[in-house]
Amino acid sequence: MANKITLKGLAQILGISVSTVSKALADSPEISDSTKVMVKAAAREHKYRPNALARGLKYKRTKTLGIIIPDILANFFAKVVVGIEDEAEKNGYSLITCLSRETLTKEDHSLKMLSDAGADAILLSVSRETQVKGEVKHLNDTLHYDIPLIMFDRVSEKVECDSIEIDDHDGAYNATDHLIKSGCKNIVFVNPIGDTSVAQKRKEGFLDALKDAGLEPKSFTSTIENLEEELAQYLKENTIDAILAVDELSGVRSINSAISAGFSIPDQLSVIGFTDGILSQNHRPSLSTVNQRGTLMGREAVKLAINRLENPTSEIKRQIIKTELLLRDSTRKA
Amino acid sequence: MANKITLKGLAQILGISVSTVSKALADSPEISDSTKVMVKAAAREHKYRPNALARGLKYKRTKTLGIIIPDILANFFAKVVVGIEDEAEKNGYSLITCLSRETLTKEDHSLKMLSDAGADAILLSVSRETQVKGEVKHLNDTLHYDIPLIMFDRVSEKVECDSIEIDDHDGAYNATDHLIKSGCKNIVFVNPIGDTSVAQKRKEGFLDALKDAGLEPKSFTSTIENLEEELAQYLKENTIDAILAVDELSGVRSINSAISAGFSIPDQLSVIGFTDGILSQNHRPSLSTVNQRGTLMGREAVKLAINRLENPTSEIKRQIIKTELLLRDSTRKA
DNA sequence: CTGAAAGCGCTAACAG
DNA sequence: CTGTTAGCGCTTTCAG
Repeated sequence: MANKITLKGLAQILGISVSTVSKALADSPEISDSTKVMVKAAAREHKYRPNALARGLKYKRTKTLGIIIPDILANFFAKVVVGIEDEAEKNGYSLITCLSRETLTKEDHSLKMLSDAGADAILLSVSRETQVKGEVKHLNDTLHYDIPLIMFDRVSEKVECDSIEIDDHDGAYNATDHLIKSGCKNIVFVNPIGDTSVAQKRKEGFLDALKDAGLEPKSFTSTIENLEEELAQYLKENTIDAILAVDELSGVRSINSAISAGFSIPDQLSVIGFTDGILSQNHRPSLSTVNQRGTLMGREAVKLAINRLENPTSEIKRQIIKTELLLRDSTRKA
Repeated sequence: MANKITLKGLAQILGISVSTVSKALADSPEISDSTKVMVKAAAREHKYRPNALARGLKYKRTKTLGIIIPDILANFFAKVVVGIEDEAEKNGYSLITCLSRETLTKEDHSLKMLSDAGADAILLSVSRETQVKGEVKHLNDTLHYDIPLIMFDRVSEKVECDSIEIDDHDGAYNATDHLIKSGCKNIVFVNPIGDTSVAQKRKEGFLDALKDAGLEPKSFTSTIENLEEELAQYLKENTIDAILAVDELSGVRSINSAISAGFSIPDQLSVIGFTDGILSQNHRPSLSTVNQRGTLMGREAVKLAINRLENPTSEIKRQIIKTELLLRDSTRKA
């Protein structure tokens, strides 16, 4: 950083004023072609690059989006990041990425840091802890600084900002409905991730589908670590012919668990998971899933952000993406 | 951002000077306790936060690390990010993350953007395209700006900077050796990712182990998309009893391919992959792997960066982490 | 067509 | 103990 040449440096070398250099590089009509050529040549020679900090300070705009992700190891969020990056790049924005690791503290820190660093807008998916505690003060603080917030996937209704999520209720309903139509009668909802908004909506969709079909709801909970073992036990003790798992990992673990409990899949037991990722596709049998459309969601979230920046007073948008049921080998052909 | 209160704003409200406010908030001994209390109360009330851009401009240091990842969807790189984030946070650094998507252009842009934004140091894993083309000019440019560069995992010897990688040669050698000792004689190297430094080193380790054992080397290449189909064909046409796959995904796909070709694993065919991630653990049979230790690598990379920042003239460090062979169900118990 | 000057928000040397 | 001033690098009036 110390070596970096500045406008002042160039001006000194060329024996002209700073403002002339600035204007020449910006191709201002005020400047003669000959000076422009000269200035640009010097800039190239000395590898001049404008200092983004100084620019940001001046413009009060950094062309930067902040993004806060609860867990980058989850394939779904990685996909969202790809979508965000894609759309952001297309619009000339760079990204500052933070990880909340599902904690309120880190989420809070990241939010502050991003607003300190002058992010033009912040995209975030609320951490599990934040959702469980129902805390929203830190989110509203950010809004107070006049920094647009866009929530994706995990959304809090208590915060007045743009958001985008998939239709979790609908997705779960359809998946359950598919299981029922393929002849399953004893379906259990497997949920080791707990109390996120997303998990709750999926559960409700599941319950509604069962109710509409006049079937009895069943639900199984454990930690993700013990899922295979405890679920196998559960499957032996109960009459079950289908599983709706709340995400991808619990989906494949449910498959492994069922197989170890002696089930053949999908003949004796069908499994559907959420979040279509690398695990679902490569597992054997491959996992049927409700596609969460991470990349699309990321792209749309950026569009919401840009729209908000260009249109600060427009009405708040709460966007919902339809899910898509991807049938693979863990479900019977209907 | 418009709403944010500044030192000047606080000073006006309190009817004192900007520098007094600044010093009071910094707990300078020059300032009386009573003013400190007053200033701090006002700062809290108005939710004052210092502007990081202005600070960075002043200090020529932003407490920010830039990081450039070729592919965030690869579990390995996601793990590295976690390690980096962890260690960075511990040391008060924030992260600006960029994705190169395996392209030279994006890598170059990201590098420029990070140096423009005043990143104190940049950690990067070289994109595939960069490695294939052997391009290093953009990397040396960054060094020219006096910004420390730390390369991790995919390292270019042509750039004079700190680096950290695993001992790929050694890891591949040991894995191959393990296969040989467990009785395998016809081992094939499966590599759909092409010409990265990492893939090459793994192949060399593989070849050396075979040479030392007096066995004939075999190698199979295809795109990752066609791997399952083409490899199954290959396995039917050749006598093969073990596979060393260059990464995790090709590892599990090799398993699937072999099973579809009628092999029983590990009895008739053993498989070892690289990069220990979520796929390896959850697949059935689970995949034995050479652990690439992403999180550790991320942490160490940050340490290298901080060390370089505190010690600009110290000798260049090229660190190498030993790998670890994790035996699961895709290999015979030796 | 070119330059001087002010200011973005912050810090720090220097006066008072 | 408090305030004035200059300057980080850049842009942008406003003069010349």
